[in-house]
Amino acid sequence: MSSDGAPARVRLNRDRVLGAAVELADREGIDAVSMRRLAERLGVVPMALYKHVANKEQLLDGMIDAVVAGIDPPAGTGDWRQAVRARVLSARDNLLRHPWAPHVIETRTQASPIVLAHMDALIAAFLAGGLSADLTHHAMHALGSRMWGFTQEVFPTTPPPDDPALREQMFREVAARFPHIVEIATAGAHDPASAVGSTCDDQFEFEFALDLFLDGVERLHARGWTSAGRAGQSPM
Amino acid sequence: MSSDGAPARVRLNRDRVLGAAVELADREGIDAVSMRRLAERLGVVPMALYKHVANKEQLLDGMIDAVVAGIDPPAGTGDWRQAVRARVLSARDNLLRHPWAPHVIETRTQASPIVLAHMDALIAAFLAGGLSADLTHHAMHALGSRMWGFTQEVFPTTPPPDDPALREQMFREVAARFPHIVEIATAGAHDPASAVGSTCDDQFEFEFALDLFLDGVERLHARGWTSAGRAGQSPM
DNA sequence: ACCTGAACACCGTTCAAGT
DNA sequence: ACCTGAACACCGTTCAAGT
Repeated sequence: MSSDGAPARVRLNRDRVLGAAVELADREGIDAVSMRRLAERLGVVPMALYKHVANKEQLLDGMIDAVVAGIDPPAGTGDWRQAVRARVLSARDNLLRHPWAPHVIETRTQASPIVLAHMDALIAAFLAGGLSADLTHHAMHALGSRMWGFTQEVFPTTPPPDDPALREQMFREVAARFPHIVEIATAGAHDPASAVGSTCDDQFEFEFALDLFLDGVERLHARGWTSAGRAGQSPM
Repeated sequence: MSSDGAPARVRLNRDRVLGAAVELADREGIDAVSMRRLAERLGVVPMALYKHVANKEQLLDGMIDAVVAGIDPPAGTGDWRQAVRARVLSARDNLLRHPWAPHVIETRTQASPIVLAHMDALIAAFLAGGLSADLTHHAMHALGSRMWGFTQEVFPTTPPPDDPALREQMFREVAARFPHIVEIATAGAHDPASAVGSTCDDQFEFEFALDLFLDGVERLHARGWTSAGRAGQSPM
């Protein structure tokens, strides 16, 4: 501790910078992560950060590395399907603690070694199950961002108004204009008007989509599917 | 034309603002679309834009509306699967002309009426095919951002170096460290070293994933699948 | 009704200087 | 080797004023 009562100045390093950035994003959102605010949080002048990260893009790269490094799937059972499933769900567990991460992952232009290692391990699980490199290649593309444990949520996230009368009126307007949206949004709900936009179990939807994918790949594998001469045709 | 040779000042309106914004994004990328640069492009002072869009977020909303409004699927054949397929591929045709659009769509927090109308029409296609509201609900979640015609590309887009010797060396390093990535990336290629990262046919990958999805949904529908009491289980 | 000008509170990043 | 201070070229947006 310095004699003037200021907080002790631990020497800055890359991990401390990245750790503080992740914490700041978790607490205040990704927009709060500016070089200037991060520096302030670390009790340092903005330019001090540039000794440890080349620029802001590299800061974001490092934040993703810090999150991806935390993916720690349980040991495999020898079944490729379970191995892939476990790895993807482990990625998801990780991401759920960092709501800003999906958006940042999507804006990365370079894959870091840590990111490549996660992809390599996932691919290895397919290949170890006897799937061809060809099928695995296309399966990875089809898996898309789900390999990181997230999916783009497509339904509007507008929270319904608090006032029940107003909510009822809004519901009627939406139902008149977009009847099919309301029909599927309220499927199985007791109170349709209050169910709109609040009825979805994210974890269920994620696993539904993941298993739909795994079922499809498993079937193609069993049939000895090949991409040769199939451009533009159904994979069936 | 004004007498001093300056370009004629057509009266600004919302459509002209949005049109110029889309054109600017198409030509110079989304980062070039700032209120200030857009105003300059329109021969107007930045604050003039605020009469036609409330703020930058609303400008981006309007740009997406302009793109989504252009989705124009061919008339249906009565088959739900073909109807959904045609609509999604039409969305894709549209988006391919606006590379900035996926990122902007992902950052929208409110769905506009135009966006809701596209979703409503897509849902209507499932329901018209006799699929339950329950299955259609989860299918829409699983479809995710593919309903807009794009998928998150997961492979690194780093272009290989021009120098063949350097390229060969880089290939060997990556192959040693991430052997499985290289194995699937070069599946079926004649020259593995030059094929890395350049061998993927985006349109094929998109349709592969779309058809995998459609096959899966079709099968669940045929079996009378229901979500009741199935949380956490495979949809099979 | 529509556009302007000046100002405010922010950004990321450079450069040359300090210790 | 690491941190600082001042400056530059940008942002989105406010407010009060012009026509």
